[in-house]
Amino acid sequence: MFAFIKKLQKLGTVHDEEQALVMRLSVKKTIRRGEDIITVGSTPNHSTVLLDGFACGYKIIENGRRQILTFQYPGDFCDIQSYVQPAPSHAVSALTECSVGFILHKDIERIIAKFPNLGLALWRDTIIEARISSEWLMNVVHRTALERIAHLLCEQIVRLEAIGVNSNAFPLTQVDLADAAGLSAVHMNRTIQDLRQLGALSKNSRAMAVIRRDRLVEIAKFDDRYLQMPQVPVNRKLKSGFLANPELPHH
Amino acid sequence: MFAFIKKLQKLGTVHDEEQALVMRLSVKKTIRRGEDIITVGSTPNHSTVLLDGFACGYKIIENGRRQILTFQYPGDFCDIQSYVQPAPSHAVSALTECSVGFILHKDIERIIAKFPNLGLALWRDTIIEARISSEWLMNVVHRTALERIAHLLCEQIVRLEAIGVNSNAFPLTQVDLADAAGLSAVHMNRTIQDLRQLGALSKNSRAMAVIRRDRLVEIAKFDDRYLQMPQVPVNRKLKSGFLANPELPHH
DNA sequence: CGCATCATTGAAGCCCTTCAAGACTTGTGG
DNA sequence: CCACAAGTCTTGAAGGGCTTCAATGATGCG
Repeated sequence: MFAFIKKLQKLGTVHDEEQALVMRLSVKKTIRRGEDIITVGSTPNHSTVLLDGFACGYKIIENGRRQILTFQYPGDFCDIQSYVQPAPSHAVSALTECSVGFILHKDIERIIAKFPNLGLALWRDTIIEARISSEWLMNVVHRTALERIAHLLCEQIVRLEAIGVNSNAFPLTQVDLADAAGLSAVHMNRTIQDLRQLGALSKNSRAMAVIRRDRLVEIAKFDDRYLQMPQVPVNRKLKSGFLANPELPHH
Repeated sequence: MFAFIKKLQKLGTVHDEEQALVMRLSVKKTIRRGEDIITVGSTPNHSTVLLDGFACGYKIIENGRRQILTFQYPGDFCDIQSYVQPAPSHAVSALTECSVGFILHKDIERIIAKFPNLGLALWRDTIIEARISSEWLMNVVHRTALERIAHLLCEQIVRLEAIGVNSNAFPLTQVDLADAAGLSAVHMNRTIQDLRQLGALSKNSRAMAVIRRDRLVEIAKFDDRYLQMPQVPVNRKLKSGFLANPELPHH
């Protein structure tokens, strides 16, 4: 819940807007690791907010292999897109035990109508997601396995820091990371060992633990600008009704 | 210009909204093949619409190689993102001679305030772009060169058809395609020859010409749903009073 | 304690890249 | 109008990063 507010603040909202959204957040639900939070084919009348835990957006390809498209952390919308585009284009699955909340689309619409800036903030959020997606494309095409994994880890570190998670240990399996990086689990494992050898990851723990972040940044030639919210200008004075979705049924 | 209106219609706008935007479209400019339409580092106070010609969004990586992130066709916004997020994250370059028009951000804002649906339509557009981006990621990671190129071509065919371009010849060089597919130009060339052998592309012309579209679809296992605008519900008549004040007070 | 999940290791092979060079096409200036 | 340059397409050969298959350790949970 706190992470959600923090995220909204980063997107440039003001207190009243955050409150309005949070008050509409209902039906918290717990989802076990490995289960789906969003499934394709559904046409929800609400959007889902990840309140606690880690999740990932993914697609399954014909041959059954999984490609992870996004990592999602507390505060992130799992499917804000569904407010604008009815059918989700990919599923979302819980990487750890997750708790989520729901906001009805019509409530989002009401709140945006009242606080036009909020619509802009949510739009902004979908654009950040798109930029991450582009960066992943660059990752997969142009970076070696070593750089790629380092880059992926750097990105997660920055995103986790942004929500106040400063643990250096990732609760992700090597398979999860491999599916995100577009590598085989075998090669992921070998490259992680290289990163350990290079002093970036801990040699002791079996899980992944970053011990030298600067090494990772160096290896990945990581530039975090694509993640940064650009200087959000002073909230524009927007008319009410801006970005409202009048297509949603009222009653 | 016509393509622009057509695109807006696909996004679910109504006549008045399209007119309002088009009337604000100013300063047509012609850009020669190979030159930049959008550069990173700029902070434009307008968004750019591609009126004629083909363009591409791209990034240059440290080693100087280019990754094409999007293809853009007449009617597409080159940088609608810059309305919401000031700094462009990638450059846009003209693949053929292009003509473009500009709309001031403050005009977009005025028009959206008047026609809330339009804001939603533009938001929708950025989401479609993001979906294409995700599909390219799937492309690069999970499909062989043959499938990948076939998929890329199918996507372009569908998008071109949507704006009424039915020519089967692509004005793109093999290098352009290679930079989009994340392949070397050499391998792109060899794979194109395979596609010719398979009867999908013409053997006669030096340029690329699709002669059997079904073959391409089959090879790529192409499913165009990610490109489709979901059933945009019929625009509802706005409730009177939904907009507090239809006049447009502005700075 | 036993079983499922995850991590690790070895070996073989392939798809694609890189380098290098030649052929064809286009357009530009003398 | 031709010559030359620049760009594009094509082909060959060598090599490497990654995948796949397969099997063996570790870890943790009911």
